[in-house]
Amino acid sequence: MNIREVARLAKVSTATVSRTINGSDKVTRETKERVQRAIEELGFYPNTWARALGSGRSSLYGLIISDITNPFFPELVKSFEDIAVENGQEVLVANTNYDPVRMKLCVSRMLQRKVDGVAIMTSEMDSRLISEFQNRAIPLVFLDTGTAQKLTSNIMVDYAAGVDAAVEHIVGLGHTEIAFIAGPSMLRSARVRKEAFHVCLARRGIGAGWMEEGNHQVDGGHEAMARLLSRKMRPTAVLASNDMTAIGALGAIYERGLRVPEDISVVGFDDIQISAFTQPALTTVRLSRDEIARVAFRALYGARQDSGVGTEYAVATSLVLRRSTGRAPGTRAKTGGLEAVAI
Amino acid sequence: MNIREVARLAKVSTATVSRTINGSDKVTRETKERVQRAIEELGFYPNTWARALGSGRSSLYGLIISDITNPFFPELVKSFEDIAVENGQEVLVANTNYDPVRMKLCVSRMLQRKVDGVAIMTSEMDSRLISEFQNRAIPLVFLDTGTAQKLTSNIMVDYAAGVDAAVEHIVGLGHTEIAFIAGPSMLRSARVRKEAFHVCLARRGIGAGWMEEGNHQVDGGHEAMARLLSRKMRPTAVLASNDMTAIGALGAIYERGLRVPEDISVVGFDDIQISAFTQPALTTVRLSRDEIARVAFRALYGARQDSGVGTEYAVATSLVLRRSTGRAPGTRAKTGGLEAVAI
DNA sequence: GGGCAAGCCGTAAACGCTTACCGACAATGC
DNA sequence: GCATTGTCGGTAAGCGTTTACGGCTTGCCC
Repeated sequence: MNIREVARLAKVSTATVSRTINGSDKVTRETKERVQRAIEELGFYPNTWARALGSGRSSLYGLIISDITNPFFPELVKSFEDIAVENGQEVLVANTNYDPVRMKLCVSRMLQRKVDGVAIMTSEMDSRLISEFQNRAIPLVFLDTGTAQKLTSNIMVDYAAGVDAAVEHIVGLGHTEIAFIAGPSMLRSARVRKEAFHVCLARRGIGAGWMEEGNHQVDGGHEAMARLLSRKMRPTAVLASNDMTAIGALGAIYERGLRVPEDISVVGFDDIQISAFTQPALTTVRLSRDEIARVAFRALYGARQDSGVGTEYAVATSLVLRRSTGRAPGTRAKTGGLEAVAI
Repeated sequence: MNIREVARLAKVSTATVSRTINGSDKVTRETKERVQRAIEELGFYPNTWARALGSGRSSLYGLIISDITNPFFPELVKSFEDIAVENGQEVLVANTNYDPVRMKLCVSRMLQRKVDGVAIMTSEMDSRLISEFQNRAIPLVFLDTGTAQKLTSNIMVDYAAGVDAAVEHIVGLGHTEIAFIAGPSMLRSARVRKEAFHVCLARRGIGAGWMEEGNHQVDGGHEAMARLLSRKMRPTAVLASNDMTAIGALGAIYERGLRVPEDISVVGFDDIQISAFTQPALTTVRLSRDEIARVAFRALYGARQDSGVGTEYAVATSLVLRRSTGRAPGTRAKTGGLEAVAI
């Protein structure tokens, strides 16, 4: 089953079939319809490989992520797939598992499949690998870890604003003993969040704050929170570098026999799906994966036309108020003051 | 950059380069090495589309799932990708979103990309769509919803054994008032679990049990549990059709001011990652997505050689004991009896 | 009515690889 | 020494599209 059979049935040349498939305007309406009928009658699907060979475009976009089982990513992948398919493109997903060897493998997979562009949404990638793409003039888009240049764009998430909103909220509830559970310091986004936390406290004249480092996983959050609770003094509010960490912290708090938010308030970051269903539902800073995916795809898909100038994109964050934050123990709400309202 | 340049540099023909790449044994070691050097020197990656055109094999396998944001799937996708890449194959993931229109789109995407096989891991699919694959002799593998025949295999999960293990565990803890929160009855796997529950209770001479229907999501589990708790009598143990439902049930129980497992024991099904981190950690029936993925891939990858006889595969389940189950209120452990032990 | 432009469509040459077939050569047997 | 066999590697014909180029109609104008 190929374009020739369609051509024969429709009594046209293969070129005309190709043109109708590709929506060229150089074909009469009638001819087009005749071809369409033939296509449907035969149940013909054009062979994408041959199309790719002939046209030089694979209509395939690579999406390199760290680990699909990390709840941050599924939504991102889905949105990316959605918008790609809407535009008649296909997606190749590859997990690096945070492993440099596998990263190399991911790059080679992309190269072999001749993708038209790659979204790199994982921790830092070796610049030698990156240049493999750049040498072949393949458009790239990074999340946080890149710099805009010819054919490569970068998406900057406004982590600072998110952290600031969270701190504002917590401080507004009367908290002054505020801790932060950071992510692995090798991650740029984790470092940015941690630094933003320091800046926010300093700006409000609150001490340096308490700090522990987790691993952006539940267990790391659990252990970090346990360390925090074993100190002489304990914080009345905890910000976590991501939601997984916050979930781990919740567990550690319960194990100590304390309550959230009565004894300790907890704020997460990311707004992964499960955060709405923890006990209590987690107040967190939402980072729209949908928006990231859409911006990323647009950046890649548009790269060819736009003469390939890379752009710096910005993605905002927003505070989502749920049940894990409340007034600091021993304080009373100022009348007329702002209260946390669950959504 | 193509195979011809490599051939020129290595002073051989394109055929020899191709043979080296494909590991043919019709090339001397020396020649092979010469070609390898040329490939590395040029940083050459063979064009997979051209390979596919020439050989008739795309080295691409389709994986149709319901929704990657459903925590059941990421692990499945990852394992499938892992084993595919190990074997030099690539994966195309497509979400149906439980939407018939999108299902059709998924099928057409697979057809256009000329996949070498498709794993269909979603709710029932229209037989007209399925025959699109069968007409083209594309191997298929289903999860629960198929029947083995030429070129199509089926993976049967032993849900009944899983449910039985869970009931055995619960009954062993002295429970007699046991409820079941079912999944959507349009899902075969949900129906099987529900029926297995009935059979298990009947076999042990315990009444019909209580039943509510959820939607396999957290909110459905929450509502179903709330309905259960608003009855005159309440169960002392609840089995949920999947972990998401169980998590929703946990929330509803807490909102009533009850404790798990002191007042009510809860058992999930699937063992999704987050189940280990709920409060308390969820006792559940593990369904190894890794095993499903590996079996599915093997079934597809082997289909061509094995003259394409479809096979019926079986996947076992196993009970994972955590903290959400305990003795029925008002009963005492029999000395020497089995106790739930957290893992 | 002849010339011309525009619109449609067909011809055929890529695209980069695989592979059937064949030839060259060396090793072997007689 | 010659025929035979086997091994290695080259030649070239696909695979199913796209697309540059060119040819045929048609309509229009002078």
